[in-house]
Amino acid sequence: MVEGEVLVALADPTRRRILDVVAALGEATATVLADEIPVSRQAIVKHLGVLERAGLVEGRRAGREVRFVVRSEPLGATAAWMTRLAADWDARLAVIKRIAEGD
Amino acid sequence: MVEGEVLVALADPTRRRILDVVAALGEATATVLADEIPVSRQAIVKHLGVLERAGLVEGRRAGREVRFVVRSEPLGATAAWMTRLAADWDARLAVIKRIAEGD
DNA sequence: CACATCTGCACCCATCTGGTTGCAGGAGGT
DNA sequence: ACCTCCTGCAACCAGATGGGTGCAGATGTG
Repeated sequence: MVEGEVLVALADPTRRRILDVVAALGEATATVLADEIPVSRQAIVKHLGVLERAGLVEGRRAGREVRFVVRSEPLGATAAWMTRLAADWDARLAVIKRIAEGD
Repeated sequence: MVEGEVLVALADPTRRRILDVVAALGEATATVLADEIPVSRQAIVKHLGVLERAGLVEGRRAGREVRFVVRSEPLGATAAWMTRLAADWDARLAVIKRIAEGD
């Protein structure tokens, strides 16, 4: 399940903040993020690792630095999964309610 | 931020499994869930606490037992939030791409 | 070349968290 | 009243996790 990694990645506030900054700047290095967010560069690097494994971010090397860019596909896919799930729950609830009431 | 709690709640596999079972059965008690899922009842109770605080589940007392039902609203809201976020990222990326290419 | 930077690796640390067991307390059933 | 069954509380544990520091290595720049 790909959603799992995305959900775990998004569950952390610092990680969400990193995504916001990267999205806002278009691209950013760990070092830049580190002085935009009150956390050490190393912590940022670890978070970027999690985000990259979830596919939410992609790092491309440019000389001596690594520029990270945001990737929306996994986010959209997970959103779609959640929407389907919510619809599924509603459908089940509707069935149960109908049985309970009418018959 | 309400999404935070929902994301944290959904990040755990066991919790997702609990939601699945509750949704499938329509309603379920911690005890029932405990022998449907290979985990102690107490662990289930803790998870239900997290899920309830996130609004994904609601427990109603029925005599000596507590029946839990699934609630889709927070799920839908979070899905919507994610969809907006994905769209936002795409919009930003489009702008940056246009600047990089065009002029 | 020498220097400034940025990345990457290796530990270390405290807290969170998923999970367990054990026991007390209520609510039904006989 | 007695037994059963389910909930609720507390303590405890090991491993994951968010965060930090220090240092080596690589890449530009003066």
